[in-house]
Amino acid sequence: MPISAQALLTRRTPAAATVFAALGDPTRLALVTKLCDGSRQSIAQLTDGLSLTRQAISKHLGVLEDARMVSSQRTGRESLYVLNPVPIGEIRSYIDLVSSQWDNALTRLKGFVEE
Amino acid sequence: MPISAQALLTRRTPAAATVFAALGDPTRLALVTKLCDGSRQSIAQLTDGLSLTRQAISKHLGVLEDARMVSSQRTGRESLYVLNPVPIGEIRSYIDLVSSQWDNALTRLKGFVEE
DNA sequence: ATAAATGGCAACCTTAAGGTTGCATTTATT
DNA sequence: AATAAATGCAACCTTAAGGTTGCCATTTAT
Repeated sequence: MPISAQALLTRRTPAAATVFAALGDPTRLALVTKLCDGSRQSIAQLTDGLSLTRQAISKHLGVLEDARMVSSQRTGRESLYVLNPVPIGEIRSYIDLVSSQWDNALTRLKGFVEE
Repeated sequence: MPISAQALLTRRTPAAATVFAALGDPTRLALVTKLCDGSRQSIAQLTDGLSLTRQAISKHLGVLEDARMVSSQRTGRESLYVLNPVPIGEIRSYIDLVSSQWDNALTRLKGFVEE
C-alpha cells in the first residue's frame, strides 16, 4: 500500500517552502523572468531597469542562489548568473500533488452527490 | 504579433509574488496540505499537530486568506477554513510559462549546436 | 447555571528581510 | 599609467514577520 499524498507533501514541505519563499518577492520574480530565457547575465545587467541599487539586486541574487534557483560564476570582473531549472521543477510537481488531492476530493464529492 | 512571454510574466508578477510568499513558510504549507483534501476545518483542528499556538496558526491563516488561498466562514463558535484552488492554478500556469521559456531556450541552443 | 471550547483582539518581543551608503578590490579601457 | 567598470564587504536603518501571553466574548455542553 502506497503512502498517502499527505505524507508525501509533508516530507517535501521544508524544501518546497524555501523555494516558494525565494519566489515570494516581486524583485526576485523579475530576476527569474529575466533569466528564464536561459541567458547568463551580470549583476549590472540584471540591475538594469529595476530601480533598485546594485547591492539590493546582489542580495536578492544571493537569496535565489541559497535556494539553488540560480548559480553564479565569476568571469573576469563580472559575476554571471544563470537560472537552475531543477527547483522550479520540484515546486511544479509539489503543486501538481496539491492539485491532484483537490481534484480527488471533487471527484469523491461528485460521486457522493450522485448517489 | 503576440506579446512576448517575458511581458506576460512581468504583468503577472505582483499577484504571483503574493501567492508565492504565502506559500513560502513551512507552517502555511502544512496548513495547505491539511486543507488540500477539500475539507473544512476549524482553527483548533488545524492547530492540532503543529506545535504552535492557536494564535500563531490564526495569523498564518490570515496571511493565506489575504492571498485568497483560503476562505473562512464563522459557524457557531468556530471558524471553518477551506482551500481556494484558484490561486494555486494561477501560480501553476505562471510556473508553466517560466518552464516553457526555459525549454524554448534549450531547443534553440540544441539547434545552434547541431548546425 | 456553570464550566469548557473556540476565537478575536491587542500589546509586546525578537529577529530577519529589504534597502541604502561608503569604501576597498579586481579587471578592463584608453 | 590613469580611469572607468563591476563587484564584494560591512555597517547601519527601518519595518514587517513570526510568535507568545493575557484577557474578553461567544457558543456549546454538563
